[in-house]
This record gives sequence, structure tokens and C-alpha cells, in this order.
Amino acid sequence: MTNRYSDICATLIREIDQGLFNEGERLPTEKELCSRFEVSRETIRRSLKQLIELGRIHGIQGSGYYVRRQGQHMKSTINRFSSITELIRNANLTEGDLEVQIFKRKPDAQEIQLLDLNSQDVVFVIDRIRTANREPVVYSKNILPQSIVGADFPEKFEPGSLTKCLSQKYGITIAEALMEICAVTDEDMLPYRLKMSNSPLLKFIQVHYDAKGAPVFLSYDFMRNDMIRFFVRRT
Amino acid sequence: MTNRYSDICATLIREIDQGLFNEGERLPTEKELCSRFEVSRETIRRSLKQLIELGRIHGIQGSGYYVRRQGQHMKSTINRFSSITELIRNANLTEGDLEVQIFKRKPDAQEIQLLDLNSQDVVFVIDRIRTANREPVVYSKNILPQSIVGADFPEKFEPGSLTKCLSQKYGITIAEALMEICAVTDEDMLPYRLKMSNSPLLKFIQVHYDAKGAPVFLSYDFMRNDMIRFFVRRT
DNA sequence: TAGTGGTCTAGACCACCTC
DNA sequence: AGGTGGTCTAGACCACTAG
Repeated sequence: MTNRYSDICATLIREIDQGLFNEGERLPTEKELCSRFEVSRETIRRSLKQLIELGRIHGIQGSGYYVRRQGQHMKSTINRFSSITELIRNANLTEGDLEVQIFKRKPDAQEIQLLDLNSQDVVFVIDRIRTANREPVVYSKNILPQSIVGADFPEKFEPGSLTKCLSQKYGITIAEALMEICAVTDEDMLPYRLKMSNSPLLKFIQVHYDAKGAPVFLSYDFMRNDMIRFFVRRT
Repeated sequence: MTNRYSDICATLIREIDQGLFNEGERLPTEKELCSRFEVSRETIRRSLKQLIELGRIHGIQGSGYYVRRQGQHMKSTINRFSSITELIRNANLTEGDLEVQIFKRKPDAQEIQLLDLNSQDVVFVIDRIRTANREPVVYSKNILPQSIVGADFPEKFEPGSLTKCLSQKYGITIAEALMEICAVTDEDMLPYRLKMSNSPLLKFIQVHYDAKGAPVFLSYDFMRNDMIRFFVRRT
């Protein structure tokens, strides 16, 4: 981290996870934390605010900060941005790719609108099945404008998280995503292997934005709902 | 609001909605906002932080704060807590209740775990179909411990938002909820009227917590996905 | 009543963007 | 180089909780 309050927040999370503070217990007071970390009260308060936003503690005025109960649930909500790769790993499964295809084509109307393109732009389509413990769990389709990565993208791409690839090879950071969640109806274009799993599917449509709020890429994910569960924290 | 920075945040939202600041445009600098509202810089920064958390602006160091594009999407994410009543109204539909049933029973194992109950506790079950423009859109089941509302709850309950009822008649505020989203498989217990809609369904399982992080009630919602769409903002 | 968190201030220094 | 946001400080007053 580059700033003091994120450091302190990370330290406190580690200590909570290690059991130094038990669930339901009160944390040291702001004043005590100030002297322990040798920072001002506002800095400590920023750390605690972050901890609250992460759902790890809650504050009660006049009383103190308390460690929240963490059902396995709370730990892996989709509120924080994460790639499919991370989702699979969070469920303690091993991630892999199958049948990766990359090709170029013109964007359709929805893609033009969501990615802020012109009709003469060209997009790459990355089409693949992703596996957890060698079972196919997601059919995933990423739509990435050529204007962002250049014509040689197919040579630069490597299996795994597209987000990670964009960050490492292009210096593009995904700061935010907007996801629509749909119940799957009959989708003829679903690949055979996923259809055969015969388990319920969710469809995620996500637009991924950079730090300036500009759309970077679009993704469609058809996810099996029997191996991975999805939680949202609402505040 | 009770504090200055939320006031200012609300004022700025109103002004953005009114078009005083256009999408993509820069807001006045922190310093300018300080003198306009006659508050210190930290107070303005708290307002702007709130605005960022709501997804209405983003900040760029060294440059300024910019108004975010708001597809119809961004405006109604489920990140912020809202009752089914509000969800329906946000979609510009008229909300109603059908076939409301309330009864008492023992909690099952999942309810005991999620609501932190003992096996000898008793819960109220509020079972109803909710409508949008007179079409059934949700089959909704709320599980509410008698220990929270007392034995006379059925007389006090009125159709509409349970959250609102708890707030108005019991002074209980829901501060947070944890929701699991599932793809619906065959659910025999689904009511006839919703089954007959023959449209895809999502299942939401939510635990609702008060400000101290204690569970208040549990809800199961089987939602039609053709009249209402669901968005999540991930950061 | 004493202690705790919630809000607010005034000022400082730094990192980054823009010209 | 000047302007902008990002971090941090030290101190004040208030609202709420708890003994």
C-alpha cells in the first residue's frame, strides 16, 4: 500500500483473521489505536472506515468498534471486483481454460452502446470455457475493442484472467464494473459441454471501466450455480 | 440529514440530476465548493467521497472530479439496500400484494443458523405474492422471529414493505443485508400463479441485519426476471 | 459522569495533471 | 510553475453509551 491508513487496515484484517480479535468482540478504542500506530485520530478513522466498508467490523457511537460475524458468505461477496479466475480460486477450486478462441468482428448494437464505440470500430472476441477442478463451470465471452489493445492482441493474450493481462501488458487497470444478473432462458449458443452439466445457470453481463470511468471491455459469463455461490452485500 | 456533508452531497446530486453539471463535465474544485458551502475542505471531501461511493462522480488526482455517465443501469443497482416494494417502484411499476398469509412455526436448521436462534424459538412466516401493475412478479417468504416483534405481530403487520413496518412500529432499522443469488431449479412449492408466467426466475436469499450487525429477519424471493432487471456495481 | 465514537475545522506537505 | 486532489495532523465540540 502507498498510504498509512490502508497499511493499518491491512494489519487489522490480518489480526482479525489470526484470531487476535474474536467475532463480536470490541476492538481497541480509536485513541488506543492512535498511540499503537503512532498516527492521528483521523488516520485511524480512515482505516476503520475501510474496515467497515469491507464488512469486517461495525461501529457503535459511544461504545466502540466490533468485529462482525463472518459466515463463509461475507468473505466472498461480489461487491468487490474480481475476475472469474479469482471467483473460482475463492471457492477453493483449481481454475483452467478450455477451447480458447480469439477472433475479430464488428461490434453489435449493444456493444457499440455499452463500450461507447463507433460502428466502424473492430472488436476482439475471446471465447472460452473455464473449468474448476477440470469441470466446465463457465462459458465466457469477452468483447475487447481493438482500439484499446492494438491489432497484435492475439499474440499478447495468454490464458487466465483478462484483467490481469490488461494490467500487466497494457498498464490498464479495471477500477469498477457494472454487472447485470439474469436468469438464463434457453440459449442455443451455449456450448455442448456446459449444457450437458444440466445444472442451473446464471448469466452475468458486465461492463468493465478504468479509473477514469471509461469502458474497457464487456463480458458475458454463463455460470453454473452448483459449484460456486454468489453473494451481494447491500448497505 | 443530520450532518453537513450529507446535506451537501444531496444538494450536489440534485444539481447533477437537474443538469447543472453535465455528464463527463468537471465539478467545481474542492476549494470553490468550500467557499460556496462555507465549510472546511475535509467536509467537502466527505461529501465528494459519498458521491463517489454512490457512483455519481469519480476523482482524478491533479485534475478534478467528473460527473459519471449514468446508463439507466447505474441508477438502480442492488448495492444499496432496498425493499421489494422499492425495487418495483424503481422500475416505474405499481406495487401490490396478493394472497398474504401469516402463520407461526418452528424454524428449520438454516433459519436457526442464519438468524442465530435456538431450536425452541418460534418464527412468523409471511407468505405472499407481490405484483407489479397487477401482474405477479415475486413470490416472497419472510421469516421473522417472534422474539423480535412479539406475539401480536399479525395484528400489527400491514401489506407493503416489511422493512418499513419494522421501522415504523418497532423502531427497528435495517442497516445491511447479505443476499445470495441463485438460478432457480425446479421448485415445486412455487405458487401456481407465478409458475404460469413461464418466465425465467431468480431466487434471492437475504439475511437482514440491524445497525449492530444482529440478524433481524430472513427473506426468500422468487423473482420474475422479465419485468425487473438487476444490476450490481463492483469496485 | 466519564468514555467513546461522529462531525468539523485550519493548516500542512506531497503527488499528480496541465499548461 | 501553478493548480488540483490525496494524505496527514492537532485540536475542538457534540451525541451517544455505559456504569
